[in-house]
Amino acid sequence: MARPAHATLNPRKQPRQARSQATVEVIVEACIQVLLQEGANRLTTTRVAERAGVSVGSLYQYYPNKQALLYAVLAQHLNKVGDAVEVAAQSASGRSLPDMVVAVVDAFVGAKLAHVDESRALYGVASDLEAADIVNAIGARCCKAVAAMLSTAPRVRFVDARLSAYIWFTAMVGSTRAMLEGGAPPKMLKALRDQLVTLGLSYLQSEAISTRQKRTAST
Amino acid sequence: MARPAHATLNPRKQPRQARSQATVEVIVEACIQVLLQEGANRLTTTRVAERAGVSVGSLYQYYPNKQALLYAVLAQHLNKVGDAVEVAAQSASGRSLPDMVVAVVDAFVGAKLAHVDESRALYGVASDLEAADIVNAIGARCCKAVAAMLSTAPRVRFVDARLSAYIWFTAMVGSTRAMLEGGAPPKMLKALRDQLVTLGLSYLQSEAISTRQKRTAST
Amino acid sequence: MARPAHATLNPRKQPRQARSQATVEVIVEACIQVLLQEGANRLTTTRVAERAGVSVGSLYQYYPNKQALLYAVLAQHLNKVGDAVEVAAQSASGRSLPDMVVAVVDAFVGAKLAHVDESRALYGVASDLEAADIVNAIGARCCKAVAAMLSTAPRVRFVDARLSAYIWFTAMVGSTRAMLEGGAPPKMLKALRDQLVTLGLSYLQSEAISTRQKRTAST
Amino acid sequence: MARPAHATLNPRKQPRQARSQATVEVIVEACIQVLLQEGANRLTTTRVAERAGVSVGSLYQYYPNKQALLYAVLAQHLNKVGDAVEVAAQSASGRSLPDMVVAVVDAFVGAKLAHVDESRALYGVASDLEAADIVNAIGARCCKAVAAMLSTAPRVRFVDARLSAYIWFTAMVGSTRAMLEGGAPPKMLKALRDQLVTLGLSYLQSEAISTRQKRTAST
DNA sequence: CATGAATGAGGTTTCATTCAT
DNA sequence: TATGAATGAAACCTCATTCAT
Repeated sequence: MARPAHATLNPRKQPRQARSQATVEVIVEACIQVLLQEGANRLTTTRVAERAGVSVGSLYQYYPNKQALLYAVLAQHLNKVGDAVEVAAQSASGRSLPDMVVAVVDAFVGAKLAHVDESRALYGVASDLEAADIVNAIGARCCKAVAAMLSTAPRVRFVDARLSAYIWFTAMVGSTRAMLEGGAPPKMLKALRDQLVTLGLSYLQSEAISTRQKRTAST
Repeated sequence: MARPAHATLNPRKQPRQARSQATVEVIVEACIQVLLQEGANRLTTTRVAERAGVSVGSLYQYYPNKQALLYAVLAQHLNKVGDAVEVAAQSASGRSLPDMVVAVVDAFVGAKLAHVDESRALYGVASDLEAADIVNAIGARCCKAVAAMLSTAPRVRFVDARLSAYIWFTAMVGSTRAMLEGGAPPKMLKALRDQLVTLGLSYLQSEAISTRQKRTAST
Repeated sequence: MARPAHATLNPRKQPRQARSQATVEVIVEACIQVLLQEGANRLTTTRVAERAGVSVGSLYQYYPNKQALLYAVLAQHLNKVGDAVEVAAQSASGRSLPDMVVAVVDAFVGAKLAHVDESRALYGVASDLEAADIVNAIGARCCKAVAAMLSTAPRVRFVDARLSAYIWFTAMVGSTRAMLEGGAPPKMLKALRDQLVTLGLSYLQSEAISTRQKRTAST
Repeated sequence: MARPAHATLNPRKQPRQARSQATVEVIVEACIQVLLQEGANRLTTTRVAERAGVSVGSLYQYYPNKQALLYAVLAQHLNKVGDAVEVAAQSASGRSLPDMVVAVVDAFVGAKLAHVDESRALYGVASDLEAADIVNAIGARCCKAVAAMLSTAPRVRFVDARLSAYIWFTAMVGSTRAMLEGGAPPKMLKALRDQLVTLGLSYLQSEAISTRQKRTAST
């Protein structure tokens, strides 16, 4: 799922031996470090290898080129976030709208904050390459899961659950990104969560059409 | 306002003569074209100069280095958006909350859509350089203007107008960005505007505290 | 004529200024020098540039890649030889078979010996790249010219002039190559010319069918 | 016979065991395959090992370095050809000139065509390395054998049998090479043999001086 | 003996920038 | 002032070779 469109972005080989596994991990980690400390412009394969304490050659044994490395790191991060959102959306299916919103916001913000460094480091990468592909793919995956969840909300119906999910999700992404890129302090990040709940809940309630029978009112 | 932090990013000279002015414009335009058609990775000063129909030497007469060029292009674009939002916010001061929301959304979406190419092209650039600076600066400018506007809303009060403005604005930016980067079709872009109104209005109404005298209640 | 099949092998730009022209020449010369003194394996663009006294960058302004450089050098050499053979073949048209043979052998051997260094240096290059293309193209050009010439020989007719031309020409190439690659001394190279005349003449006379009326026999 | 000039080119060990023998053969075969399918430029020890189904390490157990491998493959091929020619030349000693020519041509062309792939693949290799050494060595061996054969021709004498042998042999090599490198179709390759007989015979008859007593003429 | 992960020197190529014309 | 040839640091990537397992 969410496999690179271009063959050349595929990892070169699956590490079999334990040694290899370690090498790959150390490379990915180094990549994030370099991204964070030096910026995307100064991210060179040599520098990543150096930071990782391996030779360039080793790096190229696992990634056919620089883009593939970045792609892999980005995909790994996005998948973590995507998985979190997907799981949350599934778990919250059938619950009340407020519960849904809280679940998804917590999952999303939680995943992002659990890997703040990764998040911050990768914003700059996403635009470069064909990365747009995965970004969109993961985005679509999340929206789909959220839309599905929304469709199970009790007593309400969405005219266009997919669109509502899209707007909500991308809005959430936008605010979070702004905070992380802006170097917001932890205090703000806490507030973010509450605001995103309000943002999501109020928006979705506006979009929702009540399907409840208003018997009491008529009586 | 929104002055470059780094001295080296300043344009080399202020074009006074008409010819110079034209050259600068043609270069900026070429830069956007290249960005759009070749991507940030393949954006080279030589290519920009070629596309602009001038020599590299000429390009370097107006911009001390590549970053300065990108910085200028980005700043120009962001300022257009920032100005539009600022003007809208000022104009809508004192009007009703729905009016405010409509005004700001229209200004923002309008400015973005009026320069879709620029927008799309520049998302990739923003992360690279010290561009974060302007992005944040313009963001702050917009939020400030919006917060000021919100404070003039009749019959309501915001506990933290600045925060509300921030969340709303960044959410709006997020959804718009997602659509533009995702290559959404014009139809979707139309729908975007309405959704952003709903999103903004419902959120702000949730955040607003009514200051209206509730006579009936006290009685 | 004999243009590179692959776009990437085309020279990058035609030198306009006098300075450029000089640079290109010096690069080509250096390429041959390096080939000769270091061998094809140690031919690197850096080394060629160094030897030429220019920067690598300059080299790449005129040749998009290493192959294109080699291709150009090879093509230039082969064209010299091809032209010589073609001219000789045309000039000798209608003359007697022995005259034809002498003309072509002299042209070929002459062209090769006039650029012994080039010849020696380039044998190693030809096999590498798509160079096979030009080698074959020039070979075909020569054979065509020779075949045309043979068809004009008085009093004889060739069953398959094209084939005879091919065998003769390639045989000539073979012996010459062997001598040059074997590092034969000048004395031998002199003898080569005479032997090639004998080789060509005897072969072609064997292949030729007399068309002369044998009156005495019929009487 | 035809021992490598450079110590480092010697195969690392003489494979005694059957398994080793098999490994060596599979490597040599793989080398030719790679050469043929990927070209000399893309011939890497790793690729050869892969194709051979062994590890690089194993390859290096039998060949101290890449050149040694290529050298061995080339030497093996050339020796096959050289042996064939040598045997033919010895067998044809004392026979008539036409018989000699037919014998040698058949041996040479036969040997080449029996291993067309090898032949084609190795042309590109020969120029690279110190391979010139073996190429020349085998060439000399063939010429020596042919010259010796020529000296036994009945009723004729060669002023310079060595030179005649050289010219003839190299011419034969040249035409054959041209055909193989040019990718000539099988049909042409058939014709080649006949042409080479004509070429050789006519040339050698031109070079030969008759030593027969012309009694009938005096009578 | 075999394996294949690791190495890193060295090759190719790009591109921001300068400066003679 | 405008030009574009020249520069060369630095990036990407390969591959012959070694050596721990």
